[in-house]
Amino acid sequence: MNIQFKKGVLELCVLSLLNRRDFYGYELVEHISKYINISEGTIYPLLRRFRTEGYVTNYLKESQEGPPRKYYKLTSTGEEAFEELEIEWESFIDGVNNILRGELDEQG
Amino acid sequence: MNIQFKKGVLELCVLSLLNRRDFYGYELVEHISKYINISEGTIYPLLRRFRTEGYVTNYLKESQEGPPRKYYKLTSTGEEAFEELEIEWESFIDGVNNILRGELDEQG
DNA sequence: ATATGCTACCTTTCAAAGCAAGGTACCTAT
DNA sequence: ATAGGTACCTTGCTTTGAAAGGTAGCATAT
Repeated sequence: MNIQFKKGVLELCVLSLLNRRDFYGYELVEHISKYINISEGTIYPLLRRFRTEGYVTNYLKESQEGPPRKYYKLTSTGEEAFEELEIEWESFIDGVNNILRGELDEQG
Repeated sequence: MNIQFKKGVLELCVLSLLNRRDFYGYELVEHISKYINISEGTIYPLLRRFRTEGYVTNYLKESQEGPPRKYYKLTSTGEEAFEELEIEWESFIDGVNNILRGELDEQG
């Protein structure tokens, strides 16, 4: 899988998931990995960034299957960021599709 | 426009354009800029990379409107790279859409 | 008891690629 | 000669994902 494609999109994916319900970090990796190759070393720094930017808050919850889980909850700031990013993504994809499928001028 | 989205995709865009006809660098910037924000400082190093990897060859052509233009022509290696990248792109987009629109498990 | 394996957290170091800014030079029109 | 558009290019910076490594809880098997 092309690493570069992921740049910036993982942010959108994580925000989109958190917009639907709370996740803990490891769970995000598991879920996203079903569709896109991703490693923990990517997700944790990203979540840290989100926290710094006020997009998420944290709470701990114990688990029977291992150590306590650190859940991430989207803030209203994070929700706004998500909605903006989603719009940007869609217009970006439109742009790319125009280039990939669009007509060309005569040879210059 | 989100810079990160572009990573790797510009490569696909340029290959796609060159797959249809020859372009010179400045022309690629002009064309792609219709749909995606892009600067010359991005395109020229990318074209240089393509040349190093054997994806393109060059030829010069004079112009009445300014200095001579350096055209880029896709090689068969470049064509193969394009086709692979296009497939990767489509499956990547599918993955992203699954995450953005897909169903979630119960809260864990 | 201890070793393995899964869960779950985290950090450090590195590489890739786009950008801003800057530079060169050609040509045309004023 | 000076300005503006065309067309080429490079350097230094930033962002973000990856690989590799580390800590620790819990369960099961030896």
